[in-house]
Amino acid sequence: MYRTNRAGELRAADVDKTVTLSGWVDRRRDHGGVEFIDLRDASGVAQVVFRDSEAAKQAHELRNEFCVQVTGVVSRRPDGNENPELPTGEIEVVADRLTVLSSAAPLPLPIDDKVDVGEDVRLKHRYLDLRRTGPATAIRLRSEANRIARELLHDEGFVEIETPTLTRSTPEGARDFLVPVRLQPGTWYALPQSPQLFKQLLMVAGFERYYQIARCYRDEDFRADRQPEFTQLDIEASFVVEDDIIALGEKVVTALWKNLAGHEITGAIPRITWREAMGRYGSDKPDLRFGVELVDLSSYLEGSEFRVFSGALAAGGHVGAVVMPGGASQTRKQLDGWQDWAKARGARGLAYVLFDEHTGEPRGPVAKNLSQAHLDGLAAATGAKPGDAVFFAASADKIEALELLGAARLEIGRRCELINEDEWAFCWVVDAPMFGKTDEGGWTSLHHPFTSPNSDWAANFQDDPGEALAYAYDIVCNGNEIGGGSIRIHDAEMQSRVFETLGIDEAEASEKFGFLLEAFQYGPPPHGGIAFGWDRVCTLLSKADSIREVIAFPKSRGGHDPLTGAPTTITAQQRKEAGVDAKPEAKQQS
RNA sequence: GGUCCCGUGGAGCAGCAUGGAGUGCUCGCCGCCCUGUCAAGGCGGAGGUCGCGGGUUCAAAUCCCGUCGGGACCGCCA
Repeated sequence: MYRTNRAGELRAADVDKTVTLSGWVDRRRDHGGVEFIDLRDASGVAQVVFRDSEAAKQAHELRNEFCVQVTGVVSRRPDGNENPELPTGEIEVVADRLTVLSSAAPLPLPIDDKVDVGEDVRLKHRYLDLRRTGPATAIRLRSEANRIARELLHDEGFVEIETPTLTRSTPEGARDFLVPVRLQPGTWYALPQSPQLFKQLLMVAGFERYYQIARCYRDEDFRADRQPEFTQLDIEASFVVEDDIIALGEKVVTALWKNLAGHEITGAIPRITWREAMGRYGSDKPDLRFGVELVDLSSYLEGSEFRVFSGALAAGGHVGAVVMPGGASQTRKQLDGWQDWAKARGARGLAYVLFDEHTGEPRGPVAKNLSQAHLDGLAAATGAKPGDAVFFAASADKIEALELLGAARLEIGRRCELINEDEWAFCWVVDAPMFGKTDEGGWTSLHHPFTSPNSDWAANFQDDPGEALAYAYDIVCNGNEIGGGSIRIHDAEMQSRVFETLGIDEAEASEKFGFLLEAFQYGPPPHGGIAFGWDRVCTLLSKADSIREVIAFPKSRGGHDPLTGAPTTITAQQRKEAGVDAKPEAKQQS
């Protein structure tokens, strides 16, 4: 037996008990005759004292992170020596036996939550990083999130089903990770980008309610909130409409935030349509923790002789603005900084007008290009007050202009410190468009090709694909998309009209997802679902800056695992066996 | 594919603008002292190709070019 108690759980009530503890040397304090060891295990830390014994001499040899076992008597600390900072601060273990279970080399990083360490070092020695309370807490929180979701969905009658991770490419749009197949040289599995098709098949199979904490893979570039392998809480249900899934999603989010963030979500989470989100916030995942809404100036500036505006409007585009409170006091350098900021985003620049702090007079380079009438009404049209700055975006592509303003809005929120970091602001973004324009002028699914049009567009979405709306919904928290889903198409005729609109002919449809279409010949139930970006949810709940904090062994840029060194090259023998270079025998694609 | 930031003993940083001896700080490490500390304290010590390569210069951590590695963002990606 390695221990009788857990170190962090000892209390005054345990005084006089003889206990054995096992754990790590969190810190040693050597006083030349008395040795203090903070012994740490997963439960916490307890102080161990060695005095006047053979064990004390042994304890002198201990170093940080040695793994040790001690036996001693729990004692009340001498008066005045209690440590109110520690849950175990009233007691200490007066030890008479010490066993070194294993020693530790000098550490490559301090096991200390008070010290910042570079992420590369942390990840290379992640097993030591995770001995620290902060990083370990994020991983434990994730475990709790899993438990809460499982319990809730179990209570709601959902069945947890694992779907394959060796499969064929699903039509999600991202690049696939591919796995060579030894038994059929020259053929490849794809790792799933999501269990999308399988969960729909499970609806055809009659489970009615499915969920899975599913690992997904996408071979795209990194971000602070993106890893090549990530996890979704994936949910699908039959005989549901949009409101049913939204209600379920709210239950999940409410339970998570109540238990893990101490935040009570009261009432229904507000819904905003996709178009409204774009128009007011320039984003399909608006951060509602602050105001500063966009203004549509397209009609107000009608007839403007300023080329930038008139050009955009003549092309049927959009001119909009966003107000930066107090922005007129910015230095020339700061205003130039905005131009660089806009250019980094692919825009030509960011036109602005400043309203004088005292007189309210509009000034700045763009002001000279506007007519007196347009200038006179500008403050009223934008809601700008004296001392504010107004940024403009104009583009023939309305979405492009709105997204630039939306990005500017977020930047204003940051620079003006308008965001309360302790706040949680949720919303559903609903009524997403079914289709988006491709660079080639065709249409592509904004969600995926099985997303159902809403009832208004069910019959005629193909006539005006750019305007058609879907039963598709995203849930957004503080400007992060944490989940999204849709009601699926269960009607073959409607599905073929979607394929037609997407320019997918029957042969291609049957090649890509014939198995799903075939399944749908056998009485598919109406169904829909949602998938939560589980890593993002856990990142938010743990208030972390990066998704990597809630992943035990994350990858760094380029898909490199700093700990194992993966990916690696393979031997010629492995290459041959895997059939990487083999030409497929005449078959496949059916 | 693009833009930007970072790289200095084991960890974290300063030094760089305005070139002048590997200079400094905090922690860790090694040794000695110390019987009530809890981020213990005191004294002493070791540890460096300033990521790498090239260039400018009498002289480069410092300036220039390239490259590698890490990070943030855009493109891409639900």
